[in-house]
Amino acid sequence: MTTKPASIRDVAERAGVSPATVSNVLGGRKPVNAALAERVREAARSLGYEADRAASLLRTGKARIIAVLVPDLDNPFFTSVVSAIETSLRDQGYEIIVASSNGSEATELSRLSAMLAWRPAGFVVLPCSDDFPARSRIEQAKIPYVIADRITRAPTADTVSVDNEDAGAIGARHLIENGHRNILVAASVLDLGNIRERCEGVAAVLAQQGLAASRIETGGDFETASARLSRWLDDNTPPTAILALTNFTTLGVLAALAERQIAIPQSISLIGFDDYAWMRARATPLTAISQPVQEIGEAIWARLKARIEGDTSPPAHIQLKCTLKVRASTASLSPTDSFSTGAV
Amino acid sequence: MTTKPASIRDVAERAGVSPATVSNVLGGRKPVNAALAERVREAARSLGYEADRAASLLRTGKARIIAVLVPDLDNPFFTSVVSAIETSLRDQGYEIIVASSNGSEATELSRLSAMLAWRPAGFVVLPCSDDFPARSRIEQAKIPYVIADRITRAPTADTVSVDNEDAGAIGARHLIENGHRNILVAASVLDLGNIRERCEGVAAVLAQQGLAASRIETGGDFETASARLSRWLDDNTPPTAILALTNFTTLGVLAALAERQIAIPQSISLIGFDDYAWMRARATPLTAISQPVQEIGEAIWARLKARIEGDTSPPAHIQLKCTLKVRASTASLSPTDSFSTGAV
DNA sequence: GATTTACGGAAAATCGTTTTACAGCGGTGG
DNA sequence: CCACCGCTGTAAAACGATTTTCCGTAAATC
Repeated sequence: MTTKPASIRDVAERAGVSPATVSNVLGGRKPVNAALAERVREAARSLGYEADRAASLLRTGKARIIAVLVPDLDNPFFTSVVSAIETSLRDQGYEIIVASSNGSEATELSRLSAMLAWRPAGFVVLPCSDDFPARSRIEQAKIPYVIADRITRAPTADTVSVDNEDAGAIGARHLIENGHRNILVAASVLDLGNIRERCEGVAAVLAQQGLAASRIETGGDFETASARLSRWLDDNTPPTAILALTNFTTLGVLAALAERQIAIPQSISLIGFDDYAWMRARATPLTAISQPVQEIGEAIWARLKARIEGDTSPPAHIQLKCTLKVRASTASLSPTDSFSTGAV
Repeated sequence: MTTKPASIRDVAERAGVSPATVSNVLGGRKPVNAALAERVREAARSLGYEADRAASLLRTGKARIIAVLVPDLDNPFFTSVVSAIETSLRDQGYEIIVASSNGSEATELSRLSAMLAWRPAGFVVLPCSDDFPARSRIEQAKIPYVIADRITRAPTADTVSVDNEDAGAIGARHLIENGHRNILVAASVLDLGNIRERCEGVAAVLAQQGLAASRIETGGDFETASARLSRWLDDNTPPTAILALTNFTTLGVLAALAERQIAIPQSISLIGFDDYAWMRARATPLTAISQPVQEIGEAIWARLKARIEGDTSPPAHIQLKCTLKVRASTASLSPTDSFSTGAV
């Protein structure tokens, strides 16, 4: 009944060779006579043999595992990055172990330590803060790792991120071109470097026109974002356009505007961040700054794979461009320069 | 410089005991003299010792790993279940390995086999089809597993799912109470048992009133859902209410109605499935059938944990109730019986 | 006080794979 | 004709923890 899974010995016996030969055939590290190899493969197939990862790991000291640590598994941006990595790895014999730091540096460190005990071949971290104090831990483990999303430049590690300044800039430019002068930037949390960079991108474009944007810090989650924006709208003269710098912030803005029955884009234009199906499934589809999630995943894996295979070139800092998806939530204010009208 | 991590021997040597004793102290399977134990613990601490999971796994044959296989890592329902499981496991010394079958039975089998090679302590599968042909593979591995979401009753395994009939019924009941008689059920794919059950729940409630619902199969993804619904609306007299049975279907319905400028709920009422922030961040917040994601994750882990610890009771089939979140997207049609009005 | 039991700890076997060191063998060049 | 080389494949060591077996001492029983 309970037959334990076939071991390399069973395969060897059935093929009439030694375990070492089986390993060589299946691992492909040493040449083996073609006929013999075929016999081995046939035996392995018929026994349903799969190498025990534990034993393999113990011997080689390197697990065919990629550890991925993200700040939040309920944020679709992070899960979509995980998904993109997963599809990149799929056929390469690696598994993904995943954990969430829940936005806390302490759990970030503890989860990272726990995952490190598996001696993964590589590590991907989307840090929950710019400091990323857990870095030293991973550094001393001498494991290839990639920092993504949050830290654009690290002295000792490869990084993959988005060109955040440009992301802010393309949003700002679109609004300027449509005649907006009174713009509110809805940032989530200014402690984060990527958010600050997005702000700076906006500010730089506006400065060229001698303008400055108002700015509000909405906090991380959707409810407080909505509440804070509501309060802000009570206290200030409303802008003609809002630029949200985060997917949750986008939701917060939408909720606040809906609550106050402010029409988009008739009263206020809106640019959202990230690009999800729900942004399109609306009476007024959202203009959005779209992060290239798939490419981010691929870039992470490309870099990690190179390091795993021994690349020792200096740390690379990959920056990918966001693109603006122009839809109906941004309207043109001044008819003069409106050869491109936002509302289609 | 590159000091390899401390092994159990190093700890043993420093504490002046045998490796076996170290194992007993740290693993706590055999009693050890208190003073000795403290010395061992102190040695372990000062060396920063963490047991090599590989060696441990090889010897015990059981990894402190939970494998989770879902149909799609880009669907927020599945990722939220993964997230719920992850938070349940966090402090129990387990890691999660996760993979997506991408809705294909073939990759489901291959990913499952690959993950099985790690000899995880437990397995969680959200099958991509009712057949779930990969089941035999996991069955013969003799590893505790839980099937979730798709298969409500399996002869040999624990299952965790939602009471899908009830989910459909509460939606239908709400519409009936609000005077709707001409209801369109937007199902994703009728091959799936859970979707069929939701349909049956709706049908049962309507049958009590001598009614029957129209039904449309929208397909899995948002774009085709939208297109098919558009076509359906061309060919049929529009219903007064639509009940979407899936989160992507909800998006498809919204897109189709938006495209045709059909007002919600003035022209058509809508009940969505699952409950996400974007459903609330609208001018007309969506009435929705909410699945208890957190509870699903907890139930999965509770069952799996029990099995891992040796529970041999007959397979349990846990069903959790969905709840209806009444918001503004469902309007009351007949003023007569409208003590509960949908629009608040 | 003698014998049995209990118990704490050490030595050694074990898990299944990879890798190193080496043996056998045929071919080639000196 | 011999020495050497390259090529295949095997035997055996190694990886690091857990677990079984075993031994010596202390406690318990009569």
